[in-house]
Amino acid sequence: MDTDAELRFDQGDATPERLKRQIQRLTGMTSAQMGKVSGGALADVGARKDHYVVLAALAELGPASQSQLSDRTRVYRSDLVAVLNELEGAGLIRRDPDPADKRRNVITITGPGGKRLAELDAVLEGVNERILAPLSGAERRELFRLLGVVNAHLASG
Amino acid sequence: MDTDAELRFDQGDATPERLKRQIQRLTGMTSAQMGKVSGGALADVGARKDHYVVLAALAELGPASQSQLSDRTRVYRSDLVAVLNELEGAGLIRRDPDPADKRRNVITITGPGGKRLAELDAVLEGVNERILAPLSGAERRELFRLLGVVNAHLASG
DNA sequence: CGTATGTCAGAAGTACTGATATTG
DNA sequence: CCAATATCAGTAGTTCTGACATAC
Repeated sequence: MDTDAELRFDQGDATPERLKRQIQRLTGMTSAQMGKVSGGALADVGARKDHYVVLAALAELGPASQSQLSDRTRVYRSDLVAVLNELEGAGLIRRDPDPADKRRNVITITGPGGKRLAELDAVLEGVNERILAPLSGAERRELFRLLGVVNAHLASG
Repeated sequence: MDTDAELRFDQGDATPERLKRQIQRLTGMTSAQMGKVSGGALADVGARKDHYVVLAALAELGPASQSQLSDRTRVYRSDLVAVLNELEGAGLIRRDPDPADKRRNVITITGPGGKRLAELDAVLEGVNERILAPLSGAERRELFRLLGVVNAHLASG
């Protein structure tokens, strides 16, 4: 089938070399693939990334206002509202008015929220392991370190 | 200003620890920042990522059908149409019907397209350098290698 | 006939901006 | 009066799916 075109066009399933030399593209492709794996694993148990992130922030750093939660999770305040609605509907968090400042809500993780977080932690731990499977322990640490350096560098300037 | 809440809520500008331990999140955040830098740099000269990717694929791998270009660049066939319309309108590529297969177009980079590619190459080279500034040559190579391994692993499985 | 190609329309999820009412 | 908070509405760009006419 279409032998002419094959001969004229194909030079293997090559990817242009210069694209491979760009850290943005390599990181972007890898990130997209990781995102599908972890997003899919979370979807399998009926969760999304923001749910996990919010629960983790509450469990580790304690109750917070929505504005503070937004800062800690990098989820926009406007988008947080829907996430909290869902978590609240499932009984995983409580949203109480702050008596000390009536503009604010105090968001608290509940008992079921803690159990849910543990469940999602296990799921994501498995994902992490699957993603990093081909790397040794030393290589994993080095990958974290290098990405951390670049990340901090970009975040600061 | 809201001293009560400060005392009750704040434990520093901390990020939850477990989020830092997940390769998906670190890679995702880093990728997003890289994407803003490179996307912004391209926007400054009136281009977008897909424009560059398509021109690069054409220059390195020669003329191709749209379907082949899609495979090479990982831009969906449906989305390629608009990209090619823009590039064609700017005179950077030609879109000729393939005499050997009337379903296909033969996409070819033009002279001005080659000049434009060189320009974008220079822009992205600068971006690459800015992103990787805090890393030594050996570290850069190692980052590429590690991401490449993970990327290949995820792409195949 | 079934399949590939280019094209169009649109869904779905993400990232982000702006406005607004309430409160400090 | 100015600033912060939670909320809602809506924009923009990306990724992806489905349908369709034409040609193989």
